[in-house]
Amino acid sequence: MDRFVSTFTNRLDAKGRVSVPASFRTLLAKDGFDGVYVYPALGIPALDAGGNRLVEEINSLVEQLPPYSEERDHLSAALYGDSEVLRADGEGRIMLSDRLRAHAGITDRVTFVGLGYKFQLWEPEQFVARQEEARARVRELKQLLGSVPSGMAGQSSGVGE
Amino acid sequence: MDRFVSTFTNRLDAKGRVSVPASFRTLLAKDGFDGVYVYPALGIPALDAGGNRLVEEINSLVEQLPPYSEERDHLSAALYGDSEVLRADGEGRIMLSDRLRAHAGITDRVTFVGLGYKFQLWEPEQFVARQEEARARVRELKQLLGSVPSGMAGQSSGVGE
DNA sequence: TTGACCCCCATTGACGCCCATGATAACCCA
DNA sequence: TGGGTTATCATGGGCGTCAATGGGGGTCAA
Repeated sequence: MDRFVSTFTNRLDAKGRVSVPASFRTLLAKDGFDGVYVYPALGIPALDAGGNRLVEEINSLVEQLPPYSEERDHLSAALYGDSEVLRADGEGRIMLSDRLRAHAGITDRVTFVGLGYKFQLWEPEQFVARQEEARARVRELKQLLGSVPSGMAGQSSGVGE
Repeated sequence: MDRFVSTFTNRLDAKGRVSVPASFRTLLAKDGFDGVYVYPALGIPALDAGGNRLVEEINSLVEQLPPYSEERDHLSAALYGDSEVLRADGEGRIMLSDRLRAHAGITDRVTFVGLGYKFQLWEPEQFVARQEEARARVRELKQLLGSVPSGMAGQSSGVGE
């Protein structure tokens, strides 16, 4: 599996350390990134995190905007300026800065949520609420799509060959 | 046979393990997926499960949406975030997390239902009820259609063992 | 010197790995 | 064809390993 998947909730210890879920660590390592790239997610009380894959996504996003434009400067500032590269200790734990913790409202526990090419860090309670909303949206979306994406066609008939 | 077919009901042991039906295992192996990819089915008390084929479908579904959109993050969270990659032990058994068991109402037994390119996990009683309903729907449909596409005859019986 | 951070070790519980049992179905041979 | 044998699969349980967590203490820098 080459994607961040599933959710895990871990505790911050007295020193402010949290274990990054083992499966996320192995994926980051496979991605060739030593540590975790983290920044405050735009518009929501969560942190976006990932490895090289995420960094590249961000780079290409910024580069899509016209050079020297206001927009580009703002986006660069928001993404690059607030980013941090966190190193993990021997046990795979990281420390979140005050700023990062404040943005997500994290105090003593963190929920790690896999989103494919990246993952997010949430304060557990807020995540529950958010996830409810996400699921509701998806149900809507499913109905709207009605016509099912190509890969799904032909499934219901079920009787193979 | 390159499809998940038929229905099997297996028991969870004291450790919470269930055997994945042997025929499903061989199919997963053929698909090159080590383990089982599982997530709560949308809108119904069951779990969707499968291998690479299912994963591909989810990936393409997510990738249809514009990157960085709110919509995409929601979908990713609902699909990837709720998914789990379950590894099987030497005997082909998996363990379902509390979250997954809760969604499907599974306690001590699980019904595996082949659906072609994927399969579902149900609490046995709920599956029976569901199946009744499905048969009724098919009868309706039959009347509406007048005639049924040739491939479909005889499939629904499928209650294993 | 003090505090922040890093490296190392200990603990605990969950999970993976391995072997045993029983039951059923496929198989073989006289 | 009948009886016994083997293979396959679901199931149970012991035990080692690893992940998550907790804490000591060294090191570097302000």
